Amino acid sequence: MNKYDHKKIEKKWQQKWAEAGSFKTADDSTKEKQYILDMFPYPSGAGLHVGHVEGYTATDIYSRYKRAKGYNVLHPMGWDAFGLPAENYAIKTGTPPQRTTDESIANFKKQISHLGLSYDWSREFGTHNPEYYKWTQWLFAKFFEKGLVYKKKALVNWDPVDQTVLANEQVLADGTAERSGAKVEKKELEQWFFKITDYADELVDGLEPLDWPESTKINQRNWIGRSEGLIFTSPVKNTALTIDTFSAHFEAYCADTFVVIAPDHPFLPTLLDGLPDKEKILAQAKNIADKRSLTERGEVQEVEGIFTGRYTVDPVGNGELPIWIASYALAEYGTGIVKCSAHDERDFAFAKKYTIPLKVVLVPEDPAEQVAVKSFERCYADMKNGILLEPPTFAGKKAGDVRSEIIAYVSEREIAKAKTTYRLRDWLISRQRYWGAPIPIVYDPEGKAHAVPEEHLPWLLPTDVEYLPKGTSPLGTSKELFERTEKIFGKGWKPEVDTMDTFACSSWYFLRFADPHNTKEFASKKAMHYWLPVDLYLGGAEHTVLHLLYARFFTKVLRDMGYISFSEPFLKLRHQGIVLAEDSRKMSKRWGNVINPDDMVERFGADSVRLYEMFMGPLEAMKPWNTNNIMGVRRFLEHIWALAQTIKEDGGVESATEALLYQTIEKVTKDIEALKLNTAVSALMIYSNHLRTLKVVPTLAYKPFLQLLAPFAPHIACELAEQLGFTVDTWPVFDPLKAASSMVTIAVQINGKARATIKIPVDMPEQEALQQARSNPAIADWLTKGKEGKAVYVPGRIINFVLNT
RNA sequence: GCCGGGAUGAUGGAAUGGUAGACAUACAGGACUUAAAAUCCUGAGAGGAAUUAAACCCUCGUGAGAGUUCGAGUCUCUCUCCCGGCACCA
Repeated sequence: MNKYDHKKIEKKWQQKWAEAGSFKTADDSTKEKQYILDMFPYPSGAGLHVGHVEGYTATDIYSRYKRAKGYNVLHPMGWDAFGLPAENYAIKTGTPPQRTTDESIANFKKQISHLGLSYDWSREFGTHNPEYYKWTQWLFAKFFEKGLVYKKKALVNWDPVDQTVLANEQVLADGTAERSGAKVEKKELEQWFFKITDYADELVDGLEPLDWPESTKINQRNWIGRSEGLIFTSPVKNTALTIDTFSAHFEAYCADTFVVIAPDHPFLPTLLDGLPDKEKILAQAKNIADKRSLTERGEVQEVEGIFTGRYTVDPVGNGELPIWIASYALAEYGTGIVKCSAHDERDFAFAKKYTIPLKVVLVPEDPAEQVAVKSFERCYADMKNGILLEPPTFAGKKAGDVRSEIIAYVSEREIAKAKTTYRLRDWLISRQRYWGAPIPIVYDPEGKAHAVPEEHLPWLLPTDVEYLPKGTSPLGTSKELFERTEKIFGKGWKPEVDTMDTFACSSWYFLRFADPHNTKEFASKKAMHYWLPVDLYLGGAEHTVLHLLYARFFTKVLRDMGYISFSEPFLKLRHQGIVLAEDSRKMSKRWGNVINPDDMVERFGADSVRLYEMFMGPLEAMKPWNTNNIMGVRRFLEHIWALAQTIKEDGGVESATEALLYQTIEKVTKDIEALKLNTAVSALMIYSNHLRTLKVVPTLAYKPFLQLLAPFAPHIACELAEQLGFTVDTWPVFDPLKAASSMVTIAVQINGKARATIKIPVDMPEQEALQQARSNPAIADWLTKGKEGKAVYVPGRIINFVLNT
């Protein structure tokens, strides 16, 4: 009897798969396809993390399962290779990022190959390959032609550590940079933007039908922050000016008694024109704005303000309203100017502080509670349940019930216009860094921007640069780049020296996998039509906004340009949870608690590591690593190995085994479809435990089991199948007739408490079943303790007698 | 503050409104062994009563409290705590 030697058989099968090209995908459009994709990794120097292994194993199981079911499966892998760690390493050591990146990729690939993952490596690429970023640049140029890329001077997020600007999406809630952890500063710079706001509505509406985690959809909706409200336009007294104010909670508009404007509002100087105190007020406004930008984003700030000296004439008939500068008004949201009232917490606090008069037009339903509101003791801002007092048309009605009627009412009377605003800003993509795709723009001697024409793409990243960041792009130090530009375009032409945000590169890679070697197009329409959209997309939840939003934006733009015919790139999305260390903390070099997948594969084998990571718990849950527990799945595999050595030639399969086998087929199939892989492994264990109790294990009971096991532990399954003379590349067919056993054990309850079990035929008629239950000694005993009332019989499940006492 | 998600043995976790704790780990006892490891078998939510002992038996038990139901870990309401996201967004 031979022993289970994971090293030998895993090496053997990995070689076999590689040599046979077993997972190479054919564009066989006669077959139904499945496109199963992992979020491609950044190839960091630290190598593969057990968290990567979890996600990759899950999609691998899904892919192998779909192949066994007869689908044509596309399951590729590539590298999100541009990015700061390689560049920072270059600054420290002088090693070119190109070299570091390629070394890391080789290491990742080696680690992945040891796990027996069924990727089609013939489609591999990295976003740093010129053959790839040529098309990233080509797409940029197309966007530029369509006016979807533009350059503007803007107040942007500046990371003082990484010395580059960042997108809003890359700044955390506490005002620190997502990557470097540095406190982000505001700087006014001229930068390139993608016009993602053009698609704001569709990015919200398109979420609805997607099979995505609800929390991810909500995060995206919140980020886009669509809100419907009213714009009120009103003249400024003693001037020729008018101001627009935006209000999303306008139901109590009759209560407005003042107006606030953001301290950094560009309109402010104009508004103050002609006032004697203009300069003094502007200086104070600047003071307020500066103080605000210094405050931590997380901390609550004391409101501050100053009266401008101006009044608006309220279009609604609230008279003349004083205009104040207030620290809590944001220039970049809505119109940056707000009509204020007693029915907003911030307005209320502000008015109290500066003793601005207030007016109440909204009260709680409960008269007892109205007193405090009417006497301005507390702010009442419930725009849903509050009762309106004004205007007369809506007096006495619940504000929430008449919201749309108010919109109609004020629109008809031309008091205000309905308007939708968004929190989403355009996507800032310029980076003053080296290791990214160069922005394919050149400037003529007049300074006008032109896209680099297609024949000069890829617009290569120069190598003669100083990596050290000094607040301007390292590309500015490249002699080659400037010479190249003048040589091609003429004297006086200058290159753009910023590179693109790496998120631009990862916003379309899933399209490239459909046709990765195409030199004429970013991917052929035919290949994209067959393979896309992605059927299953798996990756970490940290990308709920950034990557997933950008990829959706690219997809919609390319659809509008006619390259693709679908609107959403990822039909089904799942997140894998974070794998914590054994001490339930995050894995970190600092804590010395990092689990290296290589060590685990070496000790226990790839099949055990794969099974264990699936068995840990639900895919999406955050869960701690426990090396002890791998022994459990390792033992399971050894049992399977031992069983195979004792298989006897086919006799029949007795009915209990057959029923359990078919129940297992059903359970494992459904669980894989739902990605409930922890319970699928458990079902396999239950079946294997059963086989171990048998004196004789017939091939008929063992072969389908190996087929079920194969996606999870492919090496051992292939090896045993080969030894026994069959293959595991098909999926067993579920037969409900064979899964059903004729007898069933059901619980008998008295008043909902289980008191006994009885074994009866599944289809036993109610009266007979009840009779049999009553004759059970324990139940009979209980039934003497009270008068039997109602009896509930759920066939195959339960009997419940209710006693009347 | 707002929006999500969660709380089940010593641990990871399982459970279409129907016998809570599947499966696994750790633990304890036993077998094998000179011994240990490995392996195999058995036990086990907490408590109680009873017994030579075990089983059977009884009470309680899924963060806390109420409710709906013949029956609630699961549904509804209130609360506590934990995790994630957003946060002067008018």
